[in-house]
Amino acid sequence: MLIGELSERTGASRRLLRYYEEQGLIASRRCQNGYRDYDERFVDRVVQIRGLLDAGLPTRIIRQILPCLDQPRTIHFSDATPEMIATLERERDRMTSRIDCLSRNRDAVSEYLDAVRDNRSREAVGTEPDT
Amino acid sequence: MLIGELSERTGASRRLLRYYEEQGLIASRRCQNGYRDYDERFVDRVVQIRGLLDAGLPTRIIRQILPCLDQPRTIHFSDATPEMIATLERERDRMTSRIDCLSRNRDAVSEYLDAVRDNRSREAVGTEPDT
DNA sequence: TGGAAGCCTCACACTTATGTGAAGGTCAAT
DNA sequence: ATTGACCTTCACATAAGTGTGAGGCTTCCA
Repeated sequence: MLIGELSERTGASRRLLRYYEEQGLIASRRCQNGYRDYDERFVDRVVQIRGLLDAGLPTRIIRQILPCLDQPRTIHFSDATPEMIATLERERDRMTSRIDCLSRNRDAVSEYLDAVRDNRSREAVGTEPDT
Repeated sequence: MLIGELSERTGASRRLLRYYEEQGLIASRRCQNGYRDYDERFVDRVVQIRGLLDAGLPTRIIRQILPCLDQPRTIHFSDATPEMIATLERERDRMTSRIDCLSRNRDAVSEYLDAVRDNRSREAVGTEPDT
């Protein structure tokens, strides 16, 4: 599959796909004419990369954890150096606190929206003045 | 409280606090000599801002949702224009999907770590060769 | 009175993740 | 053969979040 198709199927711009390659997040073979040639598995891979980026992880961390998240769950124990494991544990914890923080704030936003909605319906029956 | 103290208590550099002010995320009174003067509530506020930033929200969104998340939960219904509510709902949904994505990936990392740990203990009793 | 420590503004610099455009090759169809 | 839709590399641009340093206040303490 050429870069245009990968782009369409993942929603990442061509530019961005070349950037991910430059960052070592994905790889491509080259056709005789120099065109990049990707295989199927990169569709999921790119989607995952974008999810992680959107979740706030920088490419250098993604590059590290990506091998562990490969589709045909082949565990590469060879990569599992103590430093690697430490990095992963640290990153897992960071992800957890990020999740907690996001959840708290999302809940706060939700509560606000609920309160506004309540206020609206009270106003609708003309019961209370607002702030 | 002067900027130095706020910096120490929040872990954000002075530079960053000035930047947040420039971005409209926090505000300060000024002393006669021009020094910034913050009150207590900004400690929590800054911590919250950093949490949201770390969670991937850009300052322009944080600026919008911050008033809704104020400590003494004063609901400012006056701010609740339809566009504002729409933005908040959109942002709440984005936060939810970010949480889901982060959770999935964190779980994948956890699974990998568990697998490595299992492999380690099997190795310890000399049962299996590795990949 | 002098120095250290804290503050101010301004400004240049860097990284990360992106967009955009130029100059040019390839390929398929007309 | 030319057009249009691909692809290539290179390079400049931008926003966000930071660092760092210059040049210059203030405040306090010895």
